This record gives sequence, C-alpha cells and structure tokens, in this order.
Amino acid sequence: MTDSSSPSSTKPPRVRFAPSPSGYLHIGGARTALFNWLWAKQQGGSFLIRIEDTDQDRSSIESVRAILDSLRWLGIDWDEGPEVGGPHQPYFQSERKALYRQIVEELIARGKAYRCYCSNEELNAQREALKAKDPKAQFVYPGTCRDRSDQPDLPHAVRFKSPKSGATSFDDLVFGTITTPNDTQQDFVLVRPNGLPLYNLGAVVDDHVMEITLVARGRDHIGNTPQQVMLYEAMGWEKPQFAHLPMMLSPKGEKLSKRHASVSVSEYRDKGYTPMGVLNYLARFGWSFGDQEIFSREDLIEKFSWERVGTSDGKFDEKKFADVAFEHLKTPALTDDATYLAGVVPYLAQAGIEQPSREKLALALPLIRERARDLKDAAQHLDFYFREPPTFDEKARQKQLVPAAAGHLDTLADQFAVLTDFSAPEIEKVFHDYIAKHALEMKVIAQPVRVALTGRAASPGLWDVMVVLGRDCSVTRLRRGADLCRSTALSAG
RNA sequence: GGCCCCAUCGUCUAGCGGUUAGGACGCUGGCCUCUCACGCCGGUAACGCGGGUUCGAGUCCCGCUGGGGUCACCA
Repeated sequence: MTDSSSPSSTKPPRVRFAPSPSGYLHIGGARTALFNWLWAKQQGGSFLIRIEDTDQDRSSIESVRAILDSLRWLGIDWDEGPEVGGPHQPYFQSERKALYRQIVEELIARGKAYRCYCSNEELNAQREALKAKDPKAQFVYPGTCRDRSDQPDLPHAVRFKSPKSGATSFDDLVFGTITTPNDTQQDFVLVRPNGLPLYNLGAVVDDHVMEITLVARGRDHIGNTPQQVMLYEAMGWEKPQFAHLPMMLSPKGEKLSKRHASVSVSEYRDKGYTPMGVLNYLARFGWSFGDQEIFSREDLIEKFSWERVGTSDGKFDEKKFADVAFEHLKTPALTDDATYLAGVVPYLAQAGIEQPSREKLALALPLIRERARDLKDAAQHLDFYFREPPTFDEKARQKQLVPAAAGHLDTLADQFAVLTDFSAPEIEKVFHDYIAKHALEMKVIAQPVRVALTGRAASPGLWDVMVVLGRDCSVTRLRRGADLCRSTALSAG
C-alpha cells in the first residue's frame, strides 16, 4: 500500500492540527485532531496546533478561543501551539509573513513561481465571460503573467509555475498511492498582494519548518495534496507522510459544514455528553478495532492505528452517538463518581439547586447511572431528591394521588416513622407486610407512593429512593401525598 | 464538466479466497418487574450491477452504475 510500512521507525512523529479559526470546532475537525493526537500519544511524539488565520476576513480571535476551549474540554492537549508556545513560535500564520515572503522569493528566483499582476477584477471578469459562454465550464487561470518580465514594484500576487506534463503522486497511509496528472493543475496562487499566504503555501512552509513528519487531515484535502507535493519538490524539501481521513458526512450524506450548528463540539458539551463519550464516537467513525465499540482514553491511545482507518465516508448518526455517550456515563469504570458528580452539579445549579448535599448525591448516583442519558438528563433525574416539596407531575398526581390512596400513604408513613433501621431491606419488608396484611398487590400502592415521594410516575425503586431521601423526608412526603389525595377529593367533590 | 476517492444490514462497522456474512446503534417480540431504566433472550435487515481470474469470490482485476470530495487572491 505504501512504501513505508512503519511511519515511526526511528524518530518520534510530529503531527499537527491546523484549524482555520472561522467558526466553532465541529466534530469532523475534532476527529481529525483526535487521530493526530492519538498517534502522537501512542508513539511518544509531539502534537502541535497551528492556527491558519491567513484569511483575515474569516478569522476571528473568538473562534480561536472557541476551538482551543473545545479541544481542551475533550482532553486533547498540545505540546506546541497557541498559549503553550514552543520552539517554532509563533503558531499563528498571520504572524509568519516574513517567512513566507522569503520562501516565495526563493521560489521566484529558482523559476518555480512568478509574480502575477492580474487584478481580482480582471480575473473575475474573465470568469464571468467564460460562464456567459459556457455555464458549465470551469475557469482555469490561463497563465497570463507566466512569461511577463519581473516587476517586483507593481502590486502582485505570486503564482506557482505548475509543471504541464508528467504526474504527481504521493503515498497515503490510508488511501495508498494517489496519482494526479499535472496538466490538470493550474498555476495556483501562493501569496496575496497583501503578503499573506494562501493555504497551500502556508501549510507546506509551516509543516516543513515545524518538522511535521505526518500530515493527517480530512479527505477533502486530498485534492490539493499534489499541489503541496509540487511545492515540496520545488523547494527540495523532504515530504512528510500523508494520511487522509474518510469524511464525516451529515445524515443526509452532504458535507458536514461548520455552518451546521448542530455538529459543534460545544453543543454536545452543553448537552451533557462527557469528553470520552464524544471521543469514543469520533474514534469509531472511520476507525475500528474488531468488534469493540467502547474505549477508554488509554484504550484508544493503545489501539489506534492507521491501518485500521477505513476509506469510505460515513454519515453522522445522532442516535449512535447518544448511545456511546450514555455507555460512558453509565459505566463507573469509564466515568468515575467524582467526575460524574462534578459534571452534573452545574446542571443542577441551572435548575436552581445550589450546593446539593454531597452524601445525598453520592447515594443517588448509583440510581441514576443507568437511567440518565447525559448529564443534563442526570440533573432531571436527580431533581426530586433535592427539592422540597418535589415538583409534581400534574398528570401523575391526578392519576395516583386519589382519595382511595390516602389511607395507604398515612398508614405507611406511620410505620416508617418508627422504623429504626431505615435500610432498603427493612423498608421493603414494611411494604410486603403491608400488602400481605391487606391482600394487596404491590403495584396497587407502588404508584401512589412513588408519586408522593418523587412527584413522578417513573423513578428508581421505591426503597432505594427512600434510603436516599432519608426517613424524615420520606415520611413527610408520604403524609403530604396523603393530604394531596384528600384535597383531590375536596376539589373533586 | 476535469481530476481524485469510495461502495457489506437504514446507520457505524468486522471480514484481509473457503464464514450459517459477525458486532453495535436503530426498530421490534419476549423475560425480569413497584414504575422507569438497566440487563437478558429472540426477531428485522447487507455484500449495487455485469464481466472476468480461480476448484472456489463479499474478499483479486476490468467495466458500468451510484455516492462523495475538489477544481478561489477559502482552508
């Protein structure tokens, strides 16, 4: 497949994630960052972040912050880059103009590039003229300035002088050898008149200078890799290895764009997914390890490999994502108690529950593990333990807290009030003795009791709930429930 | 349209010449049961088509069809 089976036979790899700060970090970008990061971690290499902010109009510092925040939240840390620095500072392309200019002048001197004096207006006019003639035609720069005399003082862009014959190929760790005929390449622009580089130049220069050994990025970059390869060759630089990742498409099969707010990392953070829930889903998208679906961070680092990255694009699946996130939340070995609790507290606060009792939280946690789909949901499940009185679901109240239930609730309250060992088995015993004595079925009294205790029609097991609430609170709620039964009688009567 | 890439259940995927084509999500029948959930058992559903190569093809080759990406002074 490739000529180098072992990408890291000698030196530890240096990989990078190079976002353009023109929006939030979306999950496709996060996956690219993840795969790079996993490789660096596994191989003991370096992971760097470089901000490709050469398009001044689209870049913003807010985006930089948002992207870095999302990465940090995911636990994807970087060895070099913004805020942490490193030997190749600065890590913002907008601050590296001098370097690019120098390389470009060298390219011109070597006859590999030339100044182009065509204005944007002229080019656009040509584009439109062509479109008028043939709406389907694609404009290709005709090389107008290729052979003009060099006039550095005139305003100009710089174009690469693409070879017009032969072919350019590169080996991709995922896709194998990819070859493109050179005559399909046009003389692409390297630098704008304002001195800022375009993507291909900036990426190649920085990857070279920053000693990047493996460039892993989305498959949408395959098309400009030949241009970058030409640049490496024109400069006589050693090429890095390339690894392109199959694309993550929308559920409809379209390109997942940053404009879709529904796929930003921060949205899933806000929903209450854990970082590992997100990472696990992303890792399994385009990569697999046999039948294993659930991975810890350590697992991922240990088991990741480029060989197991697939080649076909996939569609984003919200349901599967939710399930993976749930799996992580549900399993104590994957999300420990402290992490879980720390995660859910902000959502409780959002619901007006400030500084919930730690003991109560710890007691309730096992009860919500397999019920809460995400941390936001967990706060919902936790709500009634901390609210006095609990918020009653109107429908459940009307259905269960009926006059006929008042006696049961009162009697049970009396019995629990004097129960010294308020443990689940003892509580259960009280219930069973009660229904045995009155020849009742558990389901007859369970729902009224549940609504009295929790305000809801669905909850964890009654005795477990009562243990968390404690004796006094349980008794209080049962009595209040009985009162509600009677007030229903009044309003009904 | 040019160039490039891809093709197994609806979705994510396993499979690297010989399998009853496996797992997961979803959907669904049942069990458990004080409700909900978890869990457990079961069901649903796939190799796009046509040629080769081979004793034998989901696996290799070619064509077709389909899908995607990319063709900017965006990245």
